[in-house]
Amino acid sequence: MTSETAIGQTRSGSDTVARILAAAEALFAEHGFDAVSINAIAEAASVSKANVFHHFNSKHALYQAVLRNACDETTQQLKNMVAQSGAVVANLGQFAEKHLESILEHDQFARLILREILSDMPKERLKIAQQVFGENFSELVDILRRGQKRNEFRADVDPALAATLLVGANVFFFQARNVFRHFPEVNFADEPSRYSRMVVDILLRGMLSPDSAKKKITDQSGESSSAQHKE
Amino acid sequence: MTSETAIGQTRSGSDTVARILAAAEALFAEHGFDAVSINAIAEAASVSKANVFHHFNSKHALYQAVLRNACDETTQQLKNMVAQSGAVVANLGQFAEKHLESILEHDQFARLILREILSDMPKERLKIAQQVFGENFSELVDILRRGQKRNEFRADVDPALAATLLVGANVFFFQARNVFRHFPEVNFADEPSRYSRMVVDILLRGMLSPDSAKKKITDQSGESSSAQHKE
DNA sequence: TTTTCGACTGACCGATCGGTCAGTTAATTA
DNA sequence: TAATTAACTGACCGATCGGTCAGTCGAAAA
Repeated sequence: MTSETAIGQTRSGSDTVARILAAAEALFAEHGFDAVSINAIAEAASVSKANVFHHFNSKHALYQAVLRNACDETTQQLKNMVAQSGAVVANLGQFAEKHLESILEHDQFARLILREILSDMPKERLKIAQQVFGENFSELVDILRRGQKRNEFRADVDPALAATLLVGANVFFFQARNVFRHFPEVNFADEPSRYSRMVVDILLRGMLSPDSAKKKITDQSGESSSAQHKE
Repeated sequence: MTSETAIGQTRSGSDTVARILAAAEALFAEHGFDAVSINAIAEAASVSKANVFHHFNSKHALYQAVLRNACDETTQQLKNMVAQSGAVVANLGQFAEKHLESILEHDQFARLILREILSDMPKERLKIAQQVFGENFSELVDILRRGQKRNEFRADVDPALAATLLVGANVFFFQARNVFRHFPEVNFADEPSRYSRMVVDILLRGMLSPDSAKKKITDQSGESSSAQHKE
């Protein structure tokens, strides 16, 4: 009856768990934890409800697995995002654009985390948000601090504040996108890279030290850094 | 004394509807629509569940009433927020600080709206978010445009972008506050007014026209900010 | 007084929730 | 081959969900 048909990996090496996780991530991100039933997840993953409970002890366990799985995915991808050398001002523009791209690409995950933050985050769940945010936030702060030590940025600017501004601009863009699309004043709702460039432009002008302010800002002027392997 | 109104005050004070709305707003904001049962709302408002359905046709009707009620409240308060005269650069700092204060004060409402935005917002519900956001957003864009026409701000800066940056900075501060509190890099998580000042400082430096940039920025301490050290 | 009416309640309904369980199937191990 | 084991399922459970309903109560209208 229920033979494995074409794909022979029905039993032992099954992708069932992955299918459940994918379905759960999509549904949790779209509707939130409480609005999604195990039945809906099971149907979306084409398995029985009991099978979901066979692989995950409870709904909360499944939710946490979804969070952790998505975190690992994006965290790993984030590592490759930060270039390590070259002028900081150029890095900043790259980082901002990549960061926004990453959010838009993993919109399900982003929605998931933002929902998590909106909740009261009773205990352990806060750690996940901390980890996810902290990961790239610290990275970004490091970039900015490096820029300060090179005297590219004003010394009286709090690097954490600048990082907050940049990350916040991207997150807010992602969140308010659908609303912005109906605002006549906004014309960048569907041009994330242009938005990113404009944001970095304003931020850099506000942060550049008088020394480096004279030099042209020249963002995205091609890969000028070539291959450098210093640290 | 107990004059009749259009609403029709009755039965032992009759703040029932208000109590239901208040309880529902708090619970919806904290846990989201689907995670809150009518029973929980009824208990929190000290009425019977059937009575909730007597005043509101359905759970969704109650939710929409909560949204509309909270919107009206904050919208009205927002009117008084915008000063109409004086230099725009000073207005901007005031607006930013008041805006952030407003968000933090009505945190339940803010959470409610942000949750709404995170949802797929099927149809009519999007209008609410549009209205709420659009209200102060357009106001802010106007301020910035005025500043451009006065040649206080650079002409090549999109006012809508600058407004997005400022509002986004405040919203993100509100959202990420609990996470930021555990970041060693961040030391402004509990100082919203200082945060606001720093944000406006960077933004202004990035937006000021060369003309007005020469003049000292002269933080807008003119009006009221003198004994602002609490909290 | 009697009637009317809206605020209000407890009991109840069908549906669905998260979760369990006994049992089937197919591959692995002894 | 026999036994074991993990993947998997349909049927089921108690609890709770959103929502209904018959009816109580108090004040205003008649």
